[in-house]
Amino acid sequence: MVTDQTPVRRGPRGPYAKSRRTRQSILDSALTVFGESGFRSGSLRGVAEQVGMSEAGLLHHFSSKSALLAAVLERRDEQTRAQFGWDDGGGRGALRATVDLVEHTASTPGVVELFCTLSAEATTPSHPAHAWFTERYATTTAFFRAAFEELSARGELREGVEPAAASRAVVALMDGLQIQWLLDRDSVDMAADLRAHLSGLVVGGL
Amino acid sequence: MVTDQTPVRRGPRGPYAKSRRTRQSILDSALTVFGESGFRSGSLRGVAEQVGMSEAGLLHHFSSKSALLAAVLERRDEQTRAQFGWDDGGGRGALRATVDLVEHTASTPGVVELFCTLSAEATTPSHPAHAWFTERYATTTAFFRAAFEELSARGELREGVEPAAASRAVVALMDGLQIQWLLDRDSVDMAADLRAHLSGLVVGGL
DNA sequence: GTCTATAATGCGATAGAC
DNA sequence: GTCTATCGCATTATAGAC
Repeated sequence: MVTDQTPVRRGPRGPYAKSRRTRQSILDSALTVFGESGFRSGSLRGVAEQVGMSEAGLLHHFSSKSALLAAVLERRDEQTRAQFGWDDGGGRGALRATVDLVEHTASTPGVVELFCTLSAEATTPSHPAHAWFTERYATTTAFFRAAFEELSARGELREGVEPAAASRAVVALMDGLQIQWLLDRDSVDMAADLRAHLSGLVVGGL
Repeated sequence: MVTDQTPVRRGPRGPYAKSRRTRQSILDSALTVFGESGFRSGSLRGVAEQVGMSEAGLLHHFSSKSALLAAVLERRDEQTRAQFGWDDGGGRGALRATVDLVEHTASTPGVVELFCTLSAEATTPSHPAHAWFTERYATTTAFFRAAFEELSARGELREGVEPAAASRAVVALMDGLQIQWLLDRDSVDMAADLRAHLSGLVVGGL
């Protein structure tokens, strides 16, 4: 994947403070634009317009469209990682934290739209974010597999539930629910449906 | 959604036989091109190139890019409907037929890619296929809800499984598995994972 | 750090000849 | 029914002024 140089000094009062603030607002706009139109159809022009600067000005901060996408994805993952305590509470805790995350997710439709559109269009190997998504899915399913294996070892997994298959299913369920939710936000409750699914897998429910 | 006039006489030996054959090959190519790049990024130029004619020639048969997409979607649904006996065997039969369909689906990655990319990008209301997908999801979840309700009435649904939520989950699972399968076809078996999920919902398994 | 200007390409769609 | 030619517009990216 294409990368972009970032200033070494990152503090809000460092020598690149202004530049950093500009980068942030570019990333915000990129999230919106790519979220609405996907990466391929979303245009740098649209991002520049929304952030209130020229395309050339934008390209001073991110050397190419792909570099901008990479930065958006990386920032989003950092934020998510920082926000949730994945490591607390063992397998059951991990599943509960996931439900919380999905619940929180419903407050940022733009982000959901971005990841939804992007993960679909990035299935093609030639897509600039293909490698990123491949690795992300591997990491995520491995995380859930570990959680289910932990539950299984304690005898808290329902009979017949296979950790690897169940982990793929959980990830798939979240992805698929996002589509239905985006199509009709009023009649789909992603967190509730996920919780119901998980409760069916764990002895005694979630 | 934008529509396109089709000749009234549709038989292979009718007066429009040649035109009909041309239309078919255009639809085939469109399926491939839109499948690889999505609708927004796939180009009429690419479709025309693959079918071996000019853009203008293509636009003689389908008056716009959206009209072409509409025709592709409609034809695909016709084919699917014709191929599977959804109405046989009650609720359990419907679920089994779905597993068969998914198994069959794995032999046409291009089609999977098209629907995957398209259903994601069509979540935006301004997309030409938005209405089509909205209705399609409503129909599909209603179908599964009916199947689960039938099973529930016979006491064959596992305790705690709610038909409406379960139907959303089944559709979501299929969509999500498609993404993972497209990313890594060797390590994901969509039909097997779906069967495992469904077996967990029905008393005595599928 | 941001701008204008521009290059080079690709797009969907139309007009009109054959 | 298919073509060539073309319009008008959007796109990513670069060069160079300020």
